[in-house]
Amino acid sequence: MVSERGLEVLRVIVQDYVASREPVGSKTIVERHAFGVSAATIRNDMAQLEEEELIAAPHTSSGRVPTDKGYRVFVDQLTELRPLSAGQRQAIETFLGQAVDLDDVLARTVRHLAQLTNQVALAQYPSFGNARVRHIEIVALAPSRLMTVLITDTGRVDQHLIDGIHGLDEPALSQLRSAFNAALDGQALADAAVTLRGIPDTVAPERRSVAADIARSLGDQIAANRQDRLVMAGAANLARTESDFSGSIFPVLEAIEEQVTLLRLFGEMQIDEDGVEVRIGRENADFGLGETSVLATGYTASGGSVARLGVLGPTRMDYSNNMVAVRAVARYLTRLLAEE
Amino acid sequence: MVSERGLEVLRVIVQDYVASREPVGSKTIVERHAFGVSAATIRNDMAQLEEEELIAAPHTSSGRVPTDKGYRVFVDQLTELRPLSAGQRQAIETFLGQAVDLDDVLARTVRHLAQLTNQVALAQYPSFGNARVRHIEIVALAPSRLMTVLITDTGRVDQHLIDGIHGLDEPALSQLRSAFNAALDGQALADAAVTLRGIPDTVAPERRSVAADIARSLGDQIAANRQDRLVMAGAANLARTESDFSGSIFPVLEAIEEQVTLLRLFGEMQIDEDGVEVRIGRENADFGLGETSVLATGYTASGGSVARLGVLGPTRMDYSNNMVAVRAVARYLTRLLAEE
DNA sequence: ACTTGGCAGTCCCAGGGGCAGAGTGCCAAA
DNA sequence: TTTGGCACTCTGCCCCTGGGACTGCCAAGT
Repeated sequence: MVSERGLEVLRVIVQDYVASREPVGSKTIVERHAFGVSAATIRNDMAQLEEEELIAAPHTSSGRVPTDKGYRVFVDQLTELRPLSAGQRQAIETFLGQAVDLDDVLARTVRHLAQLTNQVALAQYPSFGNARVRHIEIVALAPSRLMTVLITDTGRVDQHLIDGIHGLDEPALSQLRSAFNAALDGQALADAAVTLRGIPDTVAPERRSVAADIARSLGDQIAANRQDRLVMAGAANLARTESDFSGSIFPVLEAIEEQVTLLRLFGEMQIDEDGVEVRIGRENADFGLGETSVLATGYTASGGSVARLGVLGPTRMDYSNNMVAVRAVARYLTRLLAEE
Repeated sequence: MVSERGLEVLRVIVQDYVASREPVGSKTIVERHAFGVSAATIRNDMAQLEEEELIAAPHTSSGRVPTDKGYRVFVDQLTELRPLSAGQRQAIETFLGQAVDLDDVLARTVRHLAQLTNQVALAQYPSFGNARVRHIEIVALAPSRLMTVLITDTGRVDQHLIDGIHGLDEPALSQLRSAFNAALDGQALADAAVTLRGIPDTVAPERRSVAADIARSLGDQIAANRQDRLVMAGAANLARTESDFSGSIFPVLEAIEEQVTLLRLFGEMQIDEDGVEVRIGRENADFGLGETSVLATGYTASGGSVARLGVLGPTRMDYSNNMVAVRAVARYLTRLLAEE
């Protein structure tokens, strides 16, 4: 069992190690922190912590370093989250407030979060949620190629191409456009996906095949967009903390370039609107990110749907600050998107 | 003056150094290449090359390494571009052919190019060029917030937000929508930017202010989109070639994260539809990329506009292969976008 | 005028020994 | 339970040395 003071020792080990990047020994602990006991006593506590696998020694005779499990305990039990300074909060508002559209909001969000935490920042685009169809556009790009555009009332716009269309002139196109818009306008996306299938039967027989192609394309758009996109910023920060990775940062960069991976990772994390979920080190091994930690929380987009926002960085990171930053940015983002 | 054989020596130095990452000496040259002369002779040639600053010695007594100037001569005079293998060409077609829309085409393009070259691949989105207005949509997102959507016949869709709108109900909105579409539909973007300004005067006086806001927003969209976006892939490759950079790769990653920088860089490069322009090392120092080289060429988008495509990597790269890959991918891309 | 073999000189790099420093583990005493 | 003390271990650093890899130059050969 780890004593009360033992946990306190763990806390300072984590804090000092994160700050200095150097294994911390019993002597430096008593020097830098007022424990009121001697180094030998701390050594006993450290032996306990090592027993519990909360800390480990990189070499037989050097200071100790927190293990993944140690960070876990630190995050779950020892972290107190202090609010951001007024200046920092101000900076978030100023920077995000200038955004002109959703793309811009998210781009600014991740940039600022990356700068605030010195880590890689990630934001998931909000899913359609209970958005509604605002308008459907069908554009002829070339004789045999069409593009369908789906606009929702949440401000999202998606495009999709269809190939191999034959013998469709502008009047016919215009009629199809009207038919789709009449049937779908104002419908919730979930319903629209169903309504869609019936539309081909309502048009003139010679256009049914094309209408079916269009319906399929729009259906794809709805489905494909449930699995959202990501924006990222601050990848360069990984290079700065390179020495925190055992080998090269190559595999890490490679993993985060694969958006699908990150979306799966986000998908496995709880959406918690208020708290910040933390995944540490080996918990992410399945994603090729066994030496990184991910902090994530949720934010609410205008459609009411919840999407994720977070940061990713080496296991050795300032969890406390980063959790606060993620939470603060997510809150402001929710507020901004609700048009406060 | 550098002799004929001297240039040949430069070529093998570049080739061997790129392949092995090790400074190459006179002895290894005569061993690996059939020059028919002795090492001492090669040494004399190398002395000449050093005189001309085409090669340099990292240490007093080690092999030689090409300088930026040496690479320049290599690229300009000594490179012969062999076509890609049939298999590689096949792979490009297969991979890009599956794309569903412009975003997807470019995403696949950079991915594949990154994989082909083992470098960072970049593609600029095509600018509007002589595209035309296909449709304009105006959406009320909230009581005081509007979004304008501009769709062009090249398949491009852009959104923009307007804030601080008051007292606009759905019928009024609908009327404005019609007014804008009637005036702009089918116009070339360049013309539309002008027509736009007259529209507010054609609507009912009480809506003029809103109409002016909308016109301004659409104007911004046209202007803002002249300066295009970029897609990128393969940033992880920089980590693999990390030892080619004197310090950390941090500044490089930082520079390429700044899209504006890369767009300026692309902007300074000649658009040459057939050849590949190469900028080497210090030539990019202004952009924080003094240790990287950039290869770029142009591709033609469906609207007829020319945008850029290229790769970026350490100065020590396989110029010959990469130039071929860039050119081949650009050509295929042009063909694909022209709906061959 | 080039080319060549030879040779001296220079510099890097890897390996080994030794030394100081940091830190632990354990023990016996308070 | 805490403490001081002490032996022990392991790293990191410095210095040195020897081998290896080149170059640069020179004088002789073609």
